Parts: sequence; C-alpha cells; structure tokens
Amino acid sequence: MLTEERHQIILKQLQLHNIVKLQDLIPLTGASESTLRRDLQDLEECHKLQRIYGGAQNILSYHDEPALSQKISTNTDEKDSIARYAGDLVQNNEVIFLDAGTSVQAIIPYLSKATDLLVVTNSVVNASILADYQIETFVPGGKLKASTKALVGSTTTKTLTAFHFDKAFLGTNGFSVKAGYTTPDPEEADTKKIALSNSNESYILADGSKLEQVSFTRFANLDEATLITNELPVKSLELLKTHTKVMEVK
Amino acid sequence: MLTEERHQIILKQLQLHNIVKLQDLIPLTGASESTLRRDLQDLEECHKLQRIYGGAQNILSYHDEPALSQKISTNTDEKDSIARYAGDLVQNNEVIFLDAGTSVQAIIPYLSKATDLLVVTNSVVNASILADYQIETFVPGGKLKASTKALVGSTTTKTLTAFHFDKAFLGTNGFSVKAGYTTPDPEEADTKKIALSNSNESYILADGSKLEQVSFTRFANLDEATLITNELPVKSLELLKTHTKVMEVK
DNA sequence: GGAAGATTATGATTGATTTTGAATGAATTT
DNA sequence: AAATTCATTCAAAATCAATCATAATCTTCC
Repeated sequence: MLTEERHQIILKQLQLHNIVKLQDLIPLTGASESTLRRDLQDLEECHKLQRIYGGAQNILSYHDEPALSQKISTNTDEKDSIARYAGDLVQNNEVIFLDAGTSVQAIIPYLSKATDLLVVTNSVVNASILADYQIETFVPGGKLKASTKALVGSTTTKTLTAFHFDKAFLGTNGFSVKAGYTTPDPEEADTKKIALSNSNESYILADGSKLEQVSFTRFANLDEATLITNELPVKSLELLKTHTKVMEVK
Repeated sequence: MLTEERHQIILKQLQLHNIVKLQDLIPLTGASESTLRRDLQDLEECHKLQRIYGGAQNILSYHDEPALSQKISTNTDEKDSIARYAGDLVQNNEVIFLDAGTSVQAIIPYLSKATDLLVVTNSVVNASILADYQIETFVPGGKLKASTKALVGSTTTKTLTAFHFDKAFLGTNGFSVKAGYTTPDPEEADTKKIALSNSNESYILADGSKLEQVSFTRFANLDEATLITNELPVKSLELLKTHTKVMEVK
C-alpha cells in the first residue's frame, strides 16, 4: 500500500468518525505502528488533521463534544459496543448480510478488519457507507421504502432467495419470549425472514430498550437467531437464555 | 506494445482507481520497470498525473477534492439551472430513470412538482435523497461501485432491460462531436446504454466544462439523446446542433 | 527498393535516496 | 504504579535516478 493511499484512508476515517485511533488504523492499512505515526505527523504538518493522544482528530471539530480523549478511550455508546462485538465475529472471506437500521449500520466501521468480505444489504444508506469503506457490496433490487430507506418487495425477496450468507446481522423493533422478534412492516419482515433462513448464522442486534417490546409482524422466533444485546436485568437474561443463545456485551 | 498504448492504460487505471502502483503496471503492460518509470515521467510533464513514491495518482487527488457534500453545492448555479430545466420536462404519472452523478442528482428537488412519478435509479445516493422527498423509487440490484456509488454489473443491466421509461436523465464525463458521450467505466457505460435504449426520450445533462472532453468508453452517439447544457461558445453550439438536439439553458 | 547511419525506445545494472518496521527508553494517561 | 502511547534511532527493504548497451525504428542516400 502506498503512502498516499494510507493518507486517504486516514482522512476518510476522520471524515466519517471525526476521530480515529492509531490502533484501528493498523488493521485498516496493514502498515506498522511506526509508519502510521509518521503518516499522522505528515498530515498534521499539512494541517489535514490534529494529532491527539492515541490517534488523531478532525481539525474542525466541535467544541461541545465530550472530551475527545475520553471519547476515544471509552465506548460509552451502547449501540456502538454492540456493533463492535458483532463486527468482531466476522471473519475474512465471508459473505454477510446487513439489514437496514441504525443498529446494524454501526457495525460497518468494524468490518474493515476483515479482508475480502462481500456484504449484501437492502439498505441504500448502508450501501453508501460501505462504499466509503471500500467494502465490496451487493445490493438486491427492489422498491424503496421511504421511511427506513430499505429495499423491499418481491424483487428484493426473489433476489435474496438466490443467495447464501455466512452470517446475517439484523435489527428488530422488539424481542420478547412470547412474541419472538417483531417489526412493524410486513414487507420488511419478509426480507428479514429470507436473510435469516439463508444464512449459516444469524444475529439480532438489539439494545435493552427493545426488551419485551412487541410490534406488528413476527419475523422469527427467539431461537432462530443469536441475540446480541447489552446488560439486561438478571431475571430477564436468565429467562431469555432458556430460549435462545444470548451474547451480552460489557 | 506501443508507448501510446501504455500511456492509455496508465491513465485508465488512474481514472478507475485514482492511484496506481508502478509494480501493478508491470504485469498490466508487459513493459519493464524502467520503461514505466519513463512513462510516468512523461505523463507528469504533460500534467496528466502526479508521481508519488511507488506509483502515481490523479492530479486532483481525492482529499484535495471538495467533499461530496460540498461538491454538490459548488458549481450550483450552472448545475442547478440545468437540473431545473430538466426537472420541468417531467410530467405527472411518468416513469423516469435517473443516472448516478451530481448533475442528475440536482434534478430531484424539481421532481416534486409532478405527481405519481415512479423513479428508477442505479445510484444509492439518489435513492436515499428520493426517499427524503417521498418520491416512489425503485432500485435495480447490482454490484456497488465504490467511487461513484452506482450499481453496475450483470444484475443491474438484466433488471433494467425489463423496464421501460418515459424519460431517462443521464450524466456524462464528456461530450464531443467525434467521440459522442463518453465515461471512464465500461460497466457504468453499459448501464447508461440500456437506460437510454429503453427510454422514449433520453436527456444528457452536462455543463460546458464537459465540452470536447473524451473519456474511455462511449455509451452513446451524440444524436441518440438530447443534450441539456448551459451557455457554450457559439461556434461549438452551431456545430453540435448539426449533429443532435441541444437545449441551452439560460 | 534496400543498405548504412542516425535516432529513439527499451531493459538491465548501479549506487543513492526514501520508506519501512522493530527496538529502545522517555513521556503520558489511568 | 501499571499500562499505553510516544519520539528517536537504526538496519533492512523498497524505490528512485542515472547510466549504458542493445534492439527497434526512422532517415537518408544510393
């Protein structure tokens, strides 16, 4: 990888995240720590970024953000920690499906560690972000649902039926022992069902706020996918674990 | 292989990847390292590229380019007046195709006047914006091309082949009397070709800076579409009008 | 039309320059 | 006080510019 390519990757990361850790750049570029330190030095001299302890930040960053040194070291955001956990599950060379929705979207930055991925997503927003990360992406066709910017309908389901995934990552509007995983829109539920049944392993990303929420359409029973969530009340967790595999983050 | 052929290969690689390694050019051209170094020297002297350690990059390197969001707002006046003109052509109840690219993207705000549209686009960015405007949208499936965020490949072309449009609006990297409408990527050219041939009326949106620019792949002859552009030198305009229908805005 | 000479392009070799990754100890954070 | 992160140094690796001999192409002249 050429110097200029690394510089572009670093600046792209900053555009997207406003901040970047040096350690995260290592797998992203394949370069050594020393080289990346030199890159950060160079870019700082050109006033393209500002170095901070542990990495670098955008030169135009807002003052009202939480202390940057904290933000970089601690991952307070629940969605982000769930996403990071999920992203670490992905291996080189896999074909994975990403559902629409912000929970799943947060995985994308953590996919860069794996190489030679093929990502299939029915979200045009996810697709755009995946392109920013230079991750090979395939989009099934379909009708665009305005509210969620997800592709749905017969074209989508027909296309997805022909695919097979190593792992599928889905969001949900609610999960409950009685009702399973539910979502408001039957058409989106169809998409989720197919992705789920065509994947070796399926994961649902859902923070604690989705516990015992029930929406209109069930797209899966609890035991059809692994639930990745954050800290839940001990009682609920115990109950859930009798029905399905649960990964509790942090 | 002739010198000129090698130069074309090098420039094509740059158009596609924005950056190229000298080592990658060796198998691509079959020439020796020394020869390719000389090629890069020559092309740099003609200001066709910029040499960097290990290879070369486009003169307008990525991070010097205005960010995508800025890029939309700069040049607004010309692009926007062209887009407004194009948008006014759209009637109620029509099915239209929107190409990827900022010129075409600028049409979207002006589509809201027409009712009951169905828009088909191969750009995930356009799709997202169309959703914001609550315009009914269909996206053909396909491989996502990272640099332009356009969907390309056999799935895309196959899907589009089954459709028929009232009007198609396309961007171009250049237009010229000799070379017609051209674009760097052959796969994107395929998509444009099909959209064009499956549409009752086809329009190319291009500001004056595209005049007499020639890119790698021709996707249409001048007379296969109506050109919507802004003020051009009178001579060029007269010449163009002998070859195709031209709409001059402003 | 063809041969001799001049010009140009090519590929290999050389040593100089630049970049890289690892190691060390100092500085910083928690 | 422990753990990271940082700056500095150094040797190895990669890339570069310059040179030279050879091959290809073009001129010129017979």
